[in-house]
Amino acid sequence: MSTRREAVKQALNHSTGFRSAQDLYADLRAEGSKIGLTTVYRALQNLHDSGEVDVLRTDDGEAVYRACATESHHHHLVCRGCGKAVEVEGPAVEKWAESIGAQHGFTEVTHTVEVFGTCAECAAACREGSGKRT
Amino acid sequence: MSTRREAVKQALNHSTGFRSAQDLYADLRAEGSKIGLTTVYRALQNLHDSGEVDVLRTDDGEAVYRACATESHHHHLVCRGCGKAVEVEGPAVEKWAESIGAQHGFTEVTHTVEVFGTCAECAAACREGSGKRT
DNA sequence: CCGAAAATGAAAATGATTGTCAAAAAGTGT
DNA sequence: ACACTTTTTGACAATCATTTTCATTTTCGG
Repeated sequence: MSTRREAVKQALNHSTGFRSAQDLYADLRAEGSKIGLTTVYRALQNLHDSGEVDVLRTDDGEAVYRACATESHHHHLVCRGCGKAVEVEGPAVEKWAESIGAQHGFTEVTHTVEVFGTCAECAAACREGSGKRT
Repeated sequence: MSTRREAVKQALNHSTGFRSAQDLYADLRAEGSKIGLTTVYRALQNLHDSGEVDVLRTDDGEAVYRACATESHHHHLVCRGCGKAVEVEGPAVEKWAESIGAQHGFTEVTHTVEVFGTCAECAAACREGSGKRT
């Protein structure tokens, strides 16, 4: 429904990587929107509740969001340089998690799996001198 | 060296699960220590830097720590009821993560993997009526 | 015991996130 | 268009974990 929520979704769609609420707020304001920070947070909560965006925590505890292409269960390969994220699947991991849980008598088993690395572009940028960011 | 740091390490050893800095501070004060909150945070940073404790983030962004038995790379199976954690290994997962990274041209690949579930005790406690906590 | 360096902790600062609440917007039936 | 209810919005204050600051205390080598 709401326009604001759509605006946030859009802003998220324009990025290949994970963005924080504060990032998105800055982006939207930069392009002229009069949206408030509170609304960005609320929109992200909604979008997450309805499963339209994925969320994860950075090392320093900040929540970052991403609009993912697939609805189905997946994980991410995230570049720690530019933040770019690739959606990946790992059937083997799913089975492993289930099995580990079962072995120890745990039920309702879920898991969080994220893979981090330096993407080819960032590695190249870093190697060729300055270490600039894209 | 420092006594305070040892105290924090001890407090951590007494728990089977992950504890937050605030939890540990409360524990230590409860048993009569005059330690300050700041020192608990500093001790945990040190312990983490030296690899003596593992850290992860709860869903609401709080950092929680655990003194692990093994020095080697491992993951955790955590009970979302009582917080109890079991150290587990997943060679298959390590290989998968490496391979996924390589496939997409990523280098210096690392990963975070945590498995959550309800342990047998908590499931039983929940089933037998009240849903009490241990 | 003396002084330098490290450790400590109280209180203030930071920064993300959430709560409050009144104003603005969107609907709804007339 | 109109009065009226419901939802959405956003400025601002409040929360809460974590970090900084800084003066004091402790630890140690000599």
